[in-house]
Amino acid sequence: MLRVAQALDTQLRAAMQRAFPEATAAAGTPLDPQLAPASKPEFGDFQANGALPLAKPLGQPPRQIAQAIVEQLAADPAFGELCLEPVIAGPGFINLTLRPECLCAEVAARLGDARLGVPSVSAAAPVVVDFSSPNIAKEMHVGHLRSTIIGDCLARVLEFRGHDVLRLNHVGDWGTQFGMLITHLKQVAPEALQTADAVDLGDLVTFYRQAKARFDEDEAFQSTSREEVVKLQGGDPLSLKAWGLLCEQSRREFQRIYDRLDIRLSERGESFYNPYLQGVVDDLKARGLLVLDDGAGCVFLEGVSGKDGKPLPLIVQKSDGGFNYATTDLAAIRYRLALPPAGDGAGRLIYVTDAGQAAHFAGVFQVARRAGWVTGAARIEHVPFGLVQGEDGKKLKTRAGDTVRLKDLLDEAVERAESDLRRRLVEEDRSEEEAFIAHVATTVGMAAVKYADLSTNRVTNYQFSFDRMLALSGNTAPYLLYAVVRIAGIARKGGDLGGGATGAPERVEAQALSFSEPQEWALIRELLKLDAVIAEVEEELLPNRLCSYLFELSQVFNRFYDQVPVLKADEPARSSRLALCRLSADTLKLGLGLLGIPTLERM
RNA sequence: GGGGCUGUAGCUCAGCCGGAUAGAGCGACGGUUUCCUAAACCGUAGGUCGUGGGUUCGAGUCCCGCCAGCCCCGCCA
Repeated sequence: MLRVAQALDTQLRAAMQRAFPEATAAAGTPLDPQLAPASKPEFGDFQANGALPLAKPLGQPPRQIAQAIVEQLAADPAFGELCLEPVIAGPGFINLTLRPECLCAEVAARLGDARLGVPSVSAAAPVVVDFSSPNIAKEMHVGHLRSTIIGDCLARVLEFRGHDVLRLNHVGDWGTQFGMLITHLKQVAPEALQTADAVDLGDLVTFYRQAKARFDEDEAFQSTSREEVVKLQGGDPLSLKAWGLLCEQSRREFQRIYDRLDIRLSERGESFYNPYLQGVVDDLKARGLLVLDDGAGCVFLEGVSGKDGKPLPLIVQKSDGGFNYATTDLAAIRYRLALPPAGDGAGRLIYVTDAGQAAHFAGVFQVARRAGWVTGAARIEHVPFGLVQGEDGKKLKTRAGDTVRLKDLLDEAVERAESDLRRRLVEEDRSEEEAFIAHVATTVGMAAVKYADLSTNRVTNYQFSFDRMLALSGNTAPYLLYAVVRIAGIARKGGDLGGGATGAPERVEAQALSFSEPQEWALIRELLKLDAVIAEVEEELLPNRLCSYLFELSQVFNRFYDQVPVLKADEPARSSRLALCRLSADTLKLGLGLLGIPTLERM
């Protein structure tokens, strides 16, 4: 309903201008009607709060001001076409209720629109979403869960809005740990370096542990490892081959997780930026930002002071001449913002990492700005998220105290979903194929993990609980999936939902729609909020706003389903209600799809 | 020591640009099934929005102080 809201805003501004020309002139800008969605259903669709702040400057009671605005609105025929008579309430709120014909027209427009009323942006600069970013040769664990799920969701929303999104996996594929890994590989599996094809190195985690154990105990191994790092950085072909093997092995293991979660990513690891690191330091030096301190190349940050009150440095070149993560992050920003062919030409950079890195990114962003790499309207945003905690409120661990592997976490979610389903099948005396059970359990399990993560505000820590996320009622994935299943049930029992199944939207004339029940109107009003919610997520990068909306929509739909018959209704109510069912299903499917959650026909 | 995030019902959490009597869910208690999947729906109870000031027509929301928890603070990412 963004279009309607915009029209109302314009009409309200004009009305205020007509009612208080001198105040408008004094303000220099049009008076703000403070149009907002109604805070409660009984207040209508929108409320304009703009009369209240005018009370003091105008020296009039706010209700009188509201009255003057309402009188001007009444003189505007365009307003009369959209809204019923405005109501002045409380201290001076103007409550606006849309005409039923207007709501029906909006519903009809969405029924004929595959995008459900969400506008598509015209081609703009690409958006980079940097997320997931596991470390090569290590296993993906619960620490990667949130970045991966939240990042994917934000990428989906931006893509749906029509942005050209670069989903970048900034994997940790460079660094000193490769010295020991390559040394170990050369000694344990030299044959892997001879054959042309990548050899299965088996369990990489065990391999990493072995290498680490040797590194900690064996001095000779340590020195060989250090030499190996130098060789690798110097471009030694054999070292590079070993490095490539390790990366390829890791890549395959990561891909298994990404496939299960249905996540698409372009790998562009830290190593990609190696050729650009020296240029970063050179550029900082040329711009007079680089300061040598204790032998390290630093940029001192403005507005951030350390223990002794001196500015805090961002180290971009170590005293041994090597570069570190700050250098890589700066190189990445520079490359991503630089126009092709020198870079990605992005207009917005989004970093989905844990909140603990906030200070690091603030520093890096500041240096990038001062270096002049952030030009024009380019935006760089850190999208922080809190820790995943266990039900005890502490960092999530296994019973043995180890880090939880992502694979195990996903397995358990699916297993629990499956046993829930089997128990219910027995209770309800239903019989289903094994393939059906497996499919439902997998879908529900993955959906539960994703939804639980996305539905909480990402900034706060997130308490992980299989029991809560898989609960069949409440703000959970199963509850939302069930709403979709109920609609599919109506279709199976003879309800023609129109083009939904074939994907081709079927046009419905607004005049053919006829609604009478409050539950229908409540559902309509909820359905029409989609475009505003998507716009909000695109701007604020908060997936939980979309989750809340889908949950509320499901609740409103379930009320409608429970209290208003569809198939047994007489025409034209029956067709009208079927149209609402179809739009509800399409909206839920679209919204869940943007969360990375596929829906089911039966469950 | 400096900086950041968090603190809202028994539990888990929403709360948009400051707007009307602070909302959900779970749990608790009570009810609803001749009818499209009851994985649902309806109702009841439950609050000093950590705390003390300030700003203003109006503060959970903005500003300052304090308390508590977590995180970060020179060559790891």
